[in-house]
Amino acid sequence: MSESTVELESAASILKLLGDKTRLTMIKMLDTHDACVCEFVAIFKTSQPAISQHIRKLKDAGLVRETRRGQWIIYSLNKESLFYPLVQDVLHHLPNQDFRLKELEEQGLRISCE
Amino acid sequence: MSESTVELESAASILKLLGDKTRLTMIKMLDTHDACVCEFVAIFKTSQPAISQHIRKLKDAGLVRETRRGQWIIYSLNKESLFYPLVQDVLHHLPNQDFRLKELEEQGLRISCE
DNA sequence: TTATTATATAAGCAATTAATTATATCCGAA
DNA sequence: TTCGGATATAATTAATTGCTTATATAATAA
Repeated sequence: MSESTVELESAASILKLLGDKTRLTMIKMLDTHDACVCEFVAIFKTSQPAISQHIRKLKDAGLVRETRRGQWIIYSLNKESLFYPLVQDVLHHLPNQDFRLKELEEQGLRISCE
Repeated sequence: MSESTVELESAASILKLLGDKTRLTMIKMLDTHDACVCEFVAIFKTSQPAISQHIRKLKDAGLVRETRRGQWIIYSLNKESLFYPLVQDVLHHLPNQDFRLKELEEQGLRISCE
């Protein structure tokens, strides 16, 4: 058993959040780089409100934190979360997603948020 | 990174399966004891078809295997699954569920499947 | 064979989800 | 101040989900 056991019911709700391709990719990306909404919008083939709504779920669950920087809001993984150890263990099984941000940079699309 | 990385999209679908209280509990129970449908039915406050449908999803994903023993079908975790390491890492964060089978035994309800 | 028990499958339905479009808010720049 | 860009929220809708009841299948027992 892990040193940090969480309630089964709350674990299920966290896993449900991770059980979505878009959210899981976002969380995996945030594991190595903070990011703003505009970057996610550029990466995923979906609308800005769709991204915002995914982020809200992650934020409501305490998995991500936000920091406003000017007109941008930078999202990061909340390492203080009770579920951070669980999330980390899940992420370890996933392929790195850095290529997505790299592609953005090559297209010059990442400059906007800096 | 884990020694066994899986595709992000398939990981998301596995996590979605685990992101249900009933299925997550069943998987956690199966981690320590094989079980038949009738035990799950006795444990969860839901119908037999509901349990069968949960099990089918787990079976379709290759997470559990079935062995027929007389009129009973015994389910067990499929340790050969590509996702077994991921599932194990998740289960390590969950509290043991043995008490559920213990309660059944005390009520004499577990004898039926033996 | 027939009856009984365990399980699976099918059909229908209510709740939830994830998207869309439209609009609101918040901030920095002119 | 007003404008434009970044983000959030609201309302709507289509798709998915998880349950229910009813029925089918499979194995054992009488």
